[in-house]
Amino acid sequence: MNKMKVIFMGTPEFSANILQGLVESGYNVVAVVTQPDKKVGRKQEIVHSPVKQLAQKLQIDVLQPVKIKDEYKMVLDYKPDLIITCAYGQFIPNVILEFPMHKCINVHASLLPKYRGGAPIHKAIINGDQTTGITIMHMIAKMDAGDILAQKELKIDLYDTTSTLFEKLSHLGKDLLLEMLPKYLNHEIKPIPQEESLVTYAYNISKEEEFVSFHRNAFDVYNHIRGLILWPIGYGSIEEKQIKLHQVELTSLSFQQPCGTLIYQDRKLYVQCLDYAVMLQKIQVVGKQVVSAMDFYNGIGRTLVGKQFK
RNA sequence: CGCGAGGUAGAGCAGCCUGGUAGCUCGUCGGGCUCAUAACCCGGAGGUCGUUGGUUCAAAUCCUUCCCUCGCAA
Repeated sequence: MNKMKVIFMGTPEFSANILQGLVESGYNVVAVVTQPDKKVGRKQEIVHSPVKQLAQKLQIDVLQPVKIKDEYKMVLDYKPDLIITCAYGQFIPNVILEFPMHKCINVHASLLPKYRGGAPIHKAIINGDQTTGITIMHMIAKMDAGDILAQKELKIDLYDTTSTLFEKLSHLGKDLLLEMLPKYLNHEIKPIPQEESLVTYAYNISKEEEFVSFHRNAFDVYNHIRGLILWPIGYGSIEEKQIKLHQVELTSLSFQQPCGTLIYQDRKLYVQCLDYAVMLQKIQVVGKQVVSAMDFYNGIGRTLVGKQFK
């Protein structure tokens, strides 16, 4: 069994955790496929994906096709018996999907058929869902549409952010994968087709979705902001300034002020929403450092009290 | 050379355009008020204005070198 050749395909931190689990459990990962190195940041430094870094540490071969659609041969040369993917970042051609004896399975961070696509964790929080989870399914040519092999639910806590949920789900994904793999390889799992009528999508967060409007109920605002924590961080706009919202809190306070008004009271800063106000904790004027609400107030914040976020 | 913002007391900022005694809020220290306080009042300490060179009678302010931070884009 351990001789079975596994290829892992993934890119971000989330998938690196899964890879780590596979290797620790003794699976024979013969190669890792990840996105090409990119020039990143203002200095255009070349950065390796988290999966590549881990693979190098574990001394596993790394493949970085620019377009796997055209460069599939380098993958097939390893003659994989099973391919496991998780947030790889490219569409994988059928010629690869159909090659392994045990097919190609994917770890996805939502309860499919809900939230197919690249930002299922963000969307679950932004939409105020109370639960999400991990789905492991077959890969087919259509995005996240394969038959379901295993699924596990996870409660979303009121204080969860995309950051904390990433952490929890990556552990859950790893555990579920390791739990189901032996059964899967023994053909003890019956794939269940996804209910097409329940399909929803969670596409990657767009620039427009990063803008946080306070002209909604506080809970929606709160969900929106915590759903973008870790990355990309939502922003509000007041007096021509963009303010990144790194951390806010729900309150049961409501001020007699228009929506979006910045309020200072008892050494705390609030923004009035439709029903209640949210309290600012950590924010960042674009171009500046991340600061506490009080630091912000001590600087330019005081000049903005009474003004309104758009 | 991808685009842009910024580096001024321990913290966050203003001042720079239109050179001429270093300013604001918080913190800190001391004193006062108070049953009490993170509240309020009075007072003090703390800055070679990121670095290099230049212009000038005079540079935080204008020009220049380098370093660092941050936002966008990827």
